[in-house]
Amino acid sequence: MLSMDICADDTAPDPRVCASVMRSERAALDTIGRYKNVSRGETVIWAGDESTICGNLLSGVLKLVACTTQGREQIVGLLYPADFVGQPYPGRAEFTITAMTDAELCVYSRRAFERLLTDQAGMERLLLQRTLAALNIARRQMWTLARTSAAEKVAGFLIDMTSRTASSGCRATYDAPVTFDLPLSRGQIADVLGLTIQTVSRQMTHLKAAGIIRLPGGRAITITDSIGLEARAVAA
Amino acid sequence: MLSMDICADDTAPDPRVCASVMRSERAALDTIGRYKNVSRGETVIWAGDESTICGNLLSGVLKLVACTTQGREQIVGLLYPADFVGQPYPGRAEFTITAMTDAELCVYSRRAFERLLTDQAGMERLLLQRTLAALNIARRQMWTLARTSAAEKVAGFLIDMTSRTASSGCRATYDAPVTFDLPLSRGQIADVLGLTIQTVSRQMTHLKAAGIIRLPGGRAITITDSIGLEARAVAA
DNA sequence: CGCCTGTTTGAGAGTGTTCAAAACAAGTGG
DNA sequence: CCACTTGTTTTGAACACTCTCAAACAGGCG
Repeated sequence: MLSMDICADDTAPDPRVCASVMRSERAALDTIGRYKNVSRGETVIWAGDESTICGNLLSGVLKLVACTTQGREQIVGLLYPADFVGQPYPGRAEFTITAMTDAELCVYSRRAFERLLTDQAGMERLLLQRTLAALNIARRQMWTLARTSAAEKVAGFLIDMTSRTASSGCRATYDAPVTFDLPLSRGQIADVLGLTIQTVSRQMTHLKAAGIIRLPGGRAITITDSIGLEARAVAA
Repeated sequence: MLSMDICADDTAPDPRVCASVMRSERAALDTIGRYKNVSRGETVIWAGDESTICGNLLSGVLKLVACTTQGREQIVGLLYPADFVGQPYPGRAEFTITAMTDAELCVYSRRAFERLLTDQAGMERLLLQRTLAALNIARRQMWTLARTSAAEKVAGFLIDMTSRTASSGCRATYDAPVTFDLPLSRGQIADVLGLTIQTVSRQMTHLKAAGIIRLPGGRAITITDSIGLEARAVAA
């Protein structure tokens, strides 16, 4: 049973979508869902293709990419576990969805998923709330892209990553160094922030020189001065 | 009856929201709706306030503004007639909503609107589809803000405005000049595109010098070379 | 007419990009 | 173990673009 994999425990606070819907809806999801593994770099949905599948992300990170002919591309959204993938209702996909890490999906045919939305009112409401939240995130990102400097963008990004990756809950200790691995390469960070690789790298170097972060090597990063970092996230 | 004002004609292809929902839902909307007039510059919802009202726009244009302390602001969305205003479900408003022109709204209390969403499944689906569309628009705009030059931004904006304002249907005549009034000031255009007033003005001047547009005066604009304009919208 | 608001134009400065090369890390095969 | 490849990150210098500051211009209204 798929439900065993996805929602093995009814009581645990599961971040995945199925935990937030009711039992009956979860059962309905399971009946139409198909488990799918994708590996890093693999594209799940191509922009321009007819939208035929929906799903939700179980593990890994996907990116939504807007791009034109010859390379100018921009990541317009990141999908984390529990997020919906794709869009219901007919039409062409607006953006290409690609795995940034190996990922696991629970995939539904779009038609089946739409039937489910109709039959299970709670599911439609959940999707609506998710979509409203995604819209707010996208609009905040518009502000970031349009009105902040490279220094603010990178600092803000690192803060976001800290709260998402170093999931040590709400640490009260502002002065304790936190170390974690950035899940994105410099290039991918540049794609998210609307910058170039070089600019991202330079900003990182500046932060390191200012004693705000350390870069032990590889993807690792240590935040040594959260307050200083936050100060740089709001003003140059 | 409010319905007389909003949806006087059942058969005409009415762009407003009520035309796209079914009779019963429209009737339900009317019972909870309150007509409201706002004048240019008036703010309907303040960012950070508890979300207590929803509505839909009957006429005029509203802007969604993201801003921080001291003036750096960015328009993250425009609302046109038929669009939903505000968001259902508890929480604080993320963005300030202000009228850019005199406008007419049909306002519902958030609670009443939520009840309606529950009772009328079609309404919830409509709102979901609208929200998905708004999300796509926001993401496309992210691409524009992050990866296009000022010249491309302004050219693209003028094309959008042409198709929206000069509502002469789908003109097959690419070479016929089109004239219309821009609904936004230079400053407002700058806020939408993430530029400054001066840069917008300069780009307009360049387009005029290139013989692509004419600026007869006031808010008026004439597109004399749609093809040239579109060429500039995709590449510098 | 003066005032107010919005637009245009100019000159200079700052920021991020582009192009280019070096440094670094990790994996492969000799 | 070492050369060699491949891919990423860092660093540098020059350039281009947009912003900032500042002033001139145009129209609407008391």
